[in-house]
Amino acid sequence: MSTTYATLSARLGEAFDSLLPGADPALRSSDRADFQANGVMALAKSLGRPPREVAQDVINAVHLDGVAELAVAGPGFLNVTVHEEFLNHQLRAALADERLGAVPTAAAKRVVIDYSSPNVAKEMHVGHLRGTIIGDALARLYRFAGHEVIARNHVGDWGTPFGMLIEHLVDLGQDGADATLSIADLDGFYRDARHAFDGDEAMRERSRARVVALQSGDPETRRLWGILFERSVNYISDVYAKLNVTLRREDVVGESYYNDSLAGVVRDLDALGLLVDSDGARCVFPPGFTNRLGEPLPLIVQKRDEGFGYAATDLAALRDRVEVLRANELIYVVGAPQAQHFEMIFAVARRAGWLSDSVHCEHVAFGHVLGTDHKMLKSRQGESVKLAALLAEAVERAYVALDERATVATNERYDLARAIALGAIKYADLSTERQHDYVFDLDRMVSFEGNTGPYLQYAHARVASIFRRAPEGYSSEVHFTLSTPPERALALALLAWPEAVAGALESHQPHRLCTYLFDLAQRFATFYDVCPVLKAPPSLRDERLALCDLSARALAQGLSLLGIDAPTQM
RNA sequence: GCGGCUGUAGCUCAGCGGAUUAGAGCAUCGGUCUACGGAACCGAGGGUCGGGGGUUCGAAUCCCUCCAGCCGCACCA
Repeated sequence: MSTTYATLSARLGEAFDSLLPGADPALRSSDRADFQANGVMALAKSLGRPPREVAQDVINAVHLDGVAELAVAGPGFLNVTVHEEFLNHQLRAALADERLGAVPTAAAKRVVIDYSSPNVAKEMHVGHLRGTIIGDALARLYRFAGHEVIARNHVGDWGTPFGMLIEHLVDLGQDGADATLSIADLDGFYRDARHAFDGDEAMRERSRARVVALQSGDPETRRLWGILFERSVNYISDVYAKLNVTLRREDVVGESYYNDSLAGVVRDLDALGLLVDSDGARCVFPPGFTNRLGEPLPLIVQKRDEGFGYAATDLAALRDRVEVLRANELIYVVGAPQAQHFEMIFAVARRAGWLSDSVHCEHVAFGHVLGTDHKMLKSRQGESVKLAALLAEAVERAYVALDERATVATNERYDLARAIALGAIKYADLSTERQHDYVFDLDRMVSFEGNTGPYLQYAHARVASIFRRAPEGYSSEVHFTLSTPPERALALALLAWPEAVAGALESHQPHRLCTYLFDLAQRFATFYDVCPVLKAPPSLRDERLALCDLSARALAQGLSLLGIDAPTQM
C-alpha cells in the first residue's frame, strides 16, 4: 500500500511536473485543511505567471478522483481535503498491516552504529545516558526500516589511565580489588587510583612502566587488565539490562580491539605519502583545518613517544567497519564537541581511499547534558549524577504514584514502576532536538504530566482498558465514516505514522517521532473524551474500536522504537 | 584569533521558505467532575522569535554583521 501522504504527493507531483518538469508540490500538513501544497508559489514564479492562475492549472491537471479535493486559497496555496472514502480505504489497509503502513526499505543497508561507549573502570553517569539512549533508538529505527544493524560499543578500555588502574589493582591485591569491583563501585575504584597516583611519585613511575608493559603485551599485565575489563563489562551489561537497551555483550568492541592494526594504519598512511613528521609526531594534515594560529591542523596518528593517539584507533575502527564488516553506512553517535575530530577522521579516511563515496558516514552529534543551573554536568568530582541513583529515584516516584492510584495489583507495581520511570527518563532525553544542550531535570521528567513518556504510556493504557471491557473486539468489516472532527483528526494522525517513523530515521532525530506520538496521544485523548466507544451503536462502536486499536498499535510501536515499554495498565 | 553550536512565552522546548491568531508542555487563572481509567479534557492570559541590515511577492526559517553564552583548536581519550 502507498501512504496517504505519498499518494497525494505523487498525484500532485504529476500535475506540477506537467507544468514544469521537476517542480515540487511541497505538500505539508495544514491547520486549514487536511494538507496544503505550498509549491504553487515557487512554480508561478518560475513560470512568470499569477499564482492563483497556476493553482487552477494544477487543479485542472491533477488526477485525484476518489482521493481528495483541491481548493485555491489565499495568494495561491492549494488546500487539500481528503475524501472520507479514501480515508476509509487507507485506514482499513493500516488496520490489516502489522506495521500500520510503514513499508520496509527496498534498499537494505548494513549499518554500523557506534554508540554508548563508556569508559572501562568508570561508572556510567547521565552523560553516557544520552548517547546510549539516542543510539539505541536509532538502532531500533534502522532495524524497523529493514536495515541490518551492527552495534559497536567503542568502550574506552585502553591507554595511559590503565597503567594507573592496574597498579591500583595490584596494590589492593586481587581479593581486595574483587571486593571493591564486585559492588560495582567503579567510581570509588577510579577515584582511589587517581588519588594514589596524584599523591605518590613512585606510583606514577610504576604506572608509566605498566602502560608500556600493557602495550607490549606482557601476559601478567594483560591478565590484570582483563580483570578490570571483565568487571566493567559485567557492570555495563547490567546497566543496559536495567535501561532496556539493545546493546549486547558482543557489541563491546573497545579501543583495545584495534591495537594490533594501529601500526598498519601508520604504515599505510605513510605509503600513501599522507604522513608528515611534525615535532616528532606523525601526522596527517587534511586540507581545510587550521589551529588558533591559522596554521594547518594535524591529525596526530602517532605521538612523539611512539604511542598511538585515539585518531589512529578511530581510523583503524573505520577501516575494520568498511573492509571487514563491509558496512554501507557508518553512524557515530558521539557528543558534539568531537565534531571536528570526526570531520578530520572522515577527511583522512577519504583521502586514504578507505572510505569510498558509496559509504555514507555521519557523526550524529548530541549536545551537552546540563544541570538545572545550566552548567555542564561534569564527570569528575561528585558532580555527576550516577545512573543507578537516578534510576532508583525515578522508580521510587513512579512506585509512589502507582501506590496512590492502586489500580494495579501490588505484586506488579515494582515492574510497572520501572517501565514508567524508564519511559520518563528516556522520553525526556529523546524528545528534545539532539544537537541542543539538554537540561537534565529529574523533577520535571518524573512529574509524569504533559509531554512526557508516562503521558504516552497512559494514553496507551487507557485504550487497553477499553479492550478489556470489549473482549469480543470489532468486526473486520468495519467502515470508517469519521463523522466527528476528533475522529477525523485522529484518523489523519494515524495515517501519518509511516512518515513520522521515516522522518525520524532519515534525519537521525528521534525527537520527531516523539513529537508525532505526543500529538497522536493528544488527539486520542480528545477523541476519547468526546466520542463514547463502548456505548456507541454497533457500527459506530466497531469504527471507534478500530480507531482505538490503531491508536494503541501506533503508540506501542512508536514507543518501542524509542526503547520504551507500553504497559496495558498503570 | 579561527571554526562549530546555541539565543523563540516566567521555565523547558517544537517550529519542515509561506496565508488575518509564531505553536506545545509546565507554571498561573478559569471551566469540565451522574466519568469506556482525571497521570485526562476544554478555555484564558503571557512572545518587537538576541539586535541591526539584506535577499524574496513572502523570513523565526536563507545570507551578512554585531551582541551574549557554550564547545573545540598538536601528542588525554
